[in-house]
Amino acid sequence: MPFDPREVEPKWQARWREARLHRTTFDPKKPKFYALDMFPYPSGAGLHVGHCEGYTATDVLTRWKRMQGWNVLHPMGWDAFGLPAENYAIKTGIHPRVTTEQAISNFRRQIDSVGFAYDWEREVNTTDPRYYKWTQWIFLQLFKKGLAYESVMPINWCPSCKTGLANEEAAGGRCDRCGTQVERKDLRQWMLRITAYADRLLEDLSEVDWPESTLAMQRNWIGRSEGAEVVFRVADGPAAGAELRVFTTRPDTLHGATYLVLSPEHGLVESLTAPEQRTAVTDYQSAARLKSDLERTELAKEKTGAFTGSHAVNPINGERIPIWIADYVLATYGTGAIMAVPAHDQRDHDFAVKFGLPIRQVVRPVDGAPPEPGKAFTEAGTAVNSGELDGLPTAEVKQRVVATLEARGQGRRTVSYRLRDWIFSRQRYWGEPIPIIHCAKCGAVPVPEDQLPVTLPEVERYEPSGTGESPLATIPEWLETHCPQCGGPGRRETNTMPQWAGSCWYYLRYLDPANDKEPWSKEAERQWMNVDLYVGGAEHAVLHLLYARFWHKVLFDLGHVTTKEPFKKLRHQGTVLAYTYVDAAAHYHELSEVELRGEDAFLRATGEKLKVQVEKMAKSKLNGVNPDSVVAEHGADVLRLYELFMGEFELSKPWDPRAIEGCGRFLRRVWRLVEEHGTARAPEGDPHLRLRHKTTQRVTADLERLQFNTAIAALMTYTNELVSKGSTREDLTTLVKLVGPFAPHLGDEAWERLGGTGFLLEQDWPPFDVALTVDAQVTYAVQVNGKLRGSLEVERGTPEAEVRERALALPNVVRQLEGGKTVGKVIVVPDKVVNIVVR
RNA sequence: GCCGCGGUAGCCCAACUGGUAGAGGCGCUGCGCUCAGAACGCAGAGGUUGCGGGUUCGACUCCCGCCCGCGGUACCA
Repeated sequence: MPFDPREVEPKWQARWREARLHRTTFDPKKPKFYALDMFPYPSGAGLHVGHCEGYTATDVLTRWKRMQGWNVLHPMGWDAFGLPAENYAIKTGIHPRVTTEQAISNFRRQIDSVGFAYDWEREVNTTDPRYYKWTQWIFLQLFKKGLAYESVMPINWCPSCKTGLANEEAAGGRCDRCGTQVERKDLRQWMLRITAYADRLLEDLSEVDWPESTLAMQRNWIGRSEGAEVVFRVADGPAAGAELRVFTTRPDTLHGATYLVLSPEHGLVESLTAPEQRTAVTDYQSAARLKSDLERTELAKEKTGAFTGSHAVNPINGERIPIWIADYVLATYGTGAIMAVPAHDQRDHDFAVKFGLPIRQVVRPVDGAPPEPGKAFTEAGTAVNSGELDGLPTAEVKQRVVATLEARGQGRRTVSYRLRDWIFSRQRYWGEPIPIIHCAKCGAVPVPEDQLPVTLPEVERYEPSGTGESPLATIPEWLETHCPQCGGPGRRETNTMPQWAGSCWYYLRYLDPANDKEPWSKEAERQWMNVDLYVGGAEHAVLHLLYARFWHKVLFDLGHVTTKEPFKKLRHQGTVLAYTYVDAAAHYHELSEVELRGEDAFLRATGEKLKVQVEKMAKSKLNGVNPDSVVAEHGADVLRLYELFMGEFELSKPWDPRAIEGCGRFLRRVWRLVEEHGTARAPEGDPHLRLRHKTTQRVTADLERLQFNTAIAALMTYTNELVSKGSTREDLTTLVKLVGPFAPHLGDEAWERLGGTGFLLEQDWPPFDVALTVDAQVTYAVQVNGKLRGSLEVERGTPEAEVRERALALPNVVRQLEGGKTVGKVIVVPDKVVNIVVR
């Protein structure tokens, strides 16, 4: 009987469910393995094959670990707060809870249809009050530790979403969510003081096993730089005598500072501006305010700026230097002001040239090369034009200048970070309410912990109020309350948390998801933390992973968790790309309209030849692949196998609707071997003994390194051998156990067919004998001057002298030595190569 | 620009610390089975390892310089 996935797969899924096979258990005598997938936002579009790649990988690994006798935790849940459901609610009036629930059921159905072994008894949902009660609780711990504070600041404002955005959500001057041009608006915001943890977030990266690229991105994002703060005193104009602080990484170039630049938003600009410069300065400020970040950065090849009319005194040499404003200086980095050293900073150089400001060289290259025209010399060198410091190397000049400044109280060593505090409030409905009550007398008062959760009230309309407040501000009966501290009238905080909040700690809730007394028990935390393998997309390399690490460290400091880092090992699955078919008019066509002939593709309707490309899956390109259709056509096991066989796990690779056939063929061969067992002619003895052990070793080692594609290839090789040479019972039980984690439905069906009892997951992973994984005979490649001239079959471990002798005696080698050539060195690499050097 | 990753057969991809470039899959060609096809089985073709230099007895692998592709990021003082 052929293998019919449509019948077999639902059968085993039902049996697994009935047996509660995927329920997590914990035996203290066994090692533990906590495998975590980045939980999805349950969108209306459903799962796509890209999600399935990561999920299949962790599923295979956890099935394998269970067979090896480990305690396994492999949960799944929903990052279900978020804009799409809310925007849909604004359009249709349907509560986000309703659409979210629908999307979740669909996701769960899809996940089950692929046969993933999640323990649904630990499912979490960030929008469930029983979950966000604890998200709010963690916020209160941050608040009590002084890490959450309110601040009025110019924030990125999306006029379409009518909400504030963090800088990283407004990248390129456009809203992360809807693409609308971002404006600036002053709003009261809740902030989280992530900068207080900057150094630890940086240092502890050395403890984790993460991709080097992700570590680099986190380091760059934190952007620690050591330098000095230098104090300049304003020399003239309306603000004479005031202090101006600048941050520099090159205090050694202070002698070359020929002017100062403040960002247009700097607090002192107003008072510094001389009357005759007033118009120029305010004009420049308003122009800068209208510019998007994009225009201020990428598009601005030409430097712009305005002179304030005031001067400052350079503390190292008493020189009077002009103070300018320019938008290439950012208000949010350092002190929002710089000392400009045009000879040794390219931006300052460009600016000085444009506005005719003096350029003074104070560092000379060690090799004495003359300055390149139009370019700043930005490297370390030797001091010149720096008074008594002349001739000293950059490193020492830095020390001396800072020491001088410190002695005079005009500066100090300091560290600056690129990382900024985290804007933690959104003017939105569909998010966790921030558990704070505002009281005229007591200020911002935390909601007592025994009153959590602060639940989301029902509302009539989901639109933001448009004034910068969330829809929650329009519900007086929810809004008006009393102050928990003094009992007077109080008003609830109307801001909600950003989507990142729920995902900052979900891996902890999985440990103890039903606990209503505490977010997780100490016992569960000690048993399972930290996460042994975290798998998800590289797009979360910075934000989510940095925010979650930050919360984790705060929880560590408060004694709620026992590990410094949450995720010990991290891996990213590669993007799944797909073929697109484009006609001469640049229209995309979906695969069903296309006929494939060899390498070429033709439009069925007209016969037109189409351009075949590989692109990221997108609706507009009609190249999305839905796992439902793959399961319907090929079955879940084939989908799973192909997800991992496509190519190296961490690289992007194209989904090829034809190549998947090969995985189907492979599984059918495995099934046929099992089905014909007993009826087909059995081989004599155990001819595949060595190959069986080699294959087991190979698959085991490849799983350890997440090299699924090569593990599957090894299984194919073994299967091909069994098909052509016949198989023993031992061959088949081993094969089925090795294939089981990849194709669990076929695995269990085959296991049952072979007369096995219980589920494959309850069987032991096959052992291997290293002695049997090496061949007794080895073949030497025999080279003369690096060119292959013959081969030599000998017993493994044959003494070098004998190998050399026999190699030199090979007829083909002897011929190479004719004509009076002499043999020089002879290199023998044990069991591999003999290279004879001849002159 | 900078950081990270990649470039091996028509395509997707293997190749352990430098040791005979090929495991697997797709596609292609031929053969068997078949009335025929599908399915299945058997066999086969296909290469300047992106380019140029270097180190070495020996380089896909190490070093230097380029080219191309993907991802990230950027007046960060």
